[in-house]
Amino acid sequence: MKTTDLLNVSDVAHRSGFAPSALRFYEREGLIGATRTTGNQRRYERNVLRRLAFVRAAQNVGLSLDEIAAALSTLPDGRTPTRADWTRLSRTWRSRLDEQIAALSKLRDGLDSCIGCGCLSLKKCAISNPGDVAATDGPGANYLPRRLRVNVQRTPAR
Amino acid sequence: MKTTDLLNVSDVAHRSGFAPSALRFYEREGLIGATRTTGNQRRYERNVLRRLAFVRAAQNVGLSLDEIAAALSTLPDGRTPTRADWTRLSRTWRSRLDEQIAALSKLRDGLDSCIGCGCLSLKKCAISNPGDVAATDGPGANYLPRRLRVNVQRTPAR
DNA sequence: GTTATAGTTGAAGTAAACTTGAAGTCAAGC
DNA sequence: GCTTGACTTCAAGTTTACTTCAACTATAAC
Repeated sequence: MKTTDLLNVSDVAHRSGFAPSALRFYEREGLIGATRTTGNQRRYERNVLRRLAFVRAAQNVGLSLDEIAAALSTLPDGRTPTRADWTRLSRTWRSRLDEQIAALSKLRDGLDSCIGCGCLSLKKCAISNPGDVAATDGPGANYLPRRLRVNVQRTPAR
Repeated sequence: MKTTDLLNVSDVAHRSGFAPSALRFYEREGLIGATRTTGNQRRYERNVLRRLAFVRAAQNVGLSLDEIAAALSTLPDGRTPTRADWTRLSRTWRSRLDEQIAALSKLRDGLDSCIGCGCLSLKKCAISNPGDVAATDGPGANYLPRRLRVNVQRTPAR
């Protein structure tokens, strides 16, 4: 239990690509934890980097922070998560990704035929109405990531 | 120019799958237009359905409303858009979709190797760091749709 | 010891894409 | 001709995922 290899905020920010404000936000939301120095500054354990890698990865797969938090909460409390723990969490993404890819491919194929016909019919067009992929609104394929997050500090708003 | 086949709000809502509030919002944003009755109620031309189909389709491809509005504004003012007009608008989506699919496939392939290794390394993992697809932040592949919109009235918040 | 740099908090702001509510008006069927 | 349901406006609220600000406080280097 070396105290020496704890990371401070800017270390973690630089190495994870998340802004310090995002790290604080994630801590408030329970996605990551931190210990404090006597002067109340955050110090992070090394494995926070792995957690953050998971966060970014999960965002790329289209999970919301709530879902990510739920997934992370299934990690063991006492010990540092093992490779197997992470693998278990990641495994569910596979089907999610498959569904997303299928949905987009369907859209693209539909587009190819639509470009031929120019229809954009509300009822028939696969693009405007990717029915069988998305119309089932039970747990299924009705998600796609908002935007592929880049592993780079976001440019600040305005 | 029959006045008889104008559609009212609830017709358009049902046939397009957009909520009336969304239709009003889109009108404010300039995506669609409407004439008014003497009593100030909206009446929509039939081709609004096609515009709305375009909106939904474009959302599925990941365009923001601003982008969609810009695209729609290139349609001819005077005449009803032809098939060729719509085709022209749709054509740009193809590459966009290709990029999205490529990005997700990369993610999935990375996941396959990550599940083998359990790494989730910030530097190396293709999932948490889908570098070459997304790291270029010029005009390129840094977008994915938020969520595959379903052609169904959304369940209201809370 | 001092100073520059880095870190702390809580509240408020941002952006997109809509929805909700209140308070009132229109249209259609009986 | 009146009631009922549909429609109107405008302002404000919602959600997600953060960022920004102001006013302080720590830490590290010298």
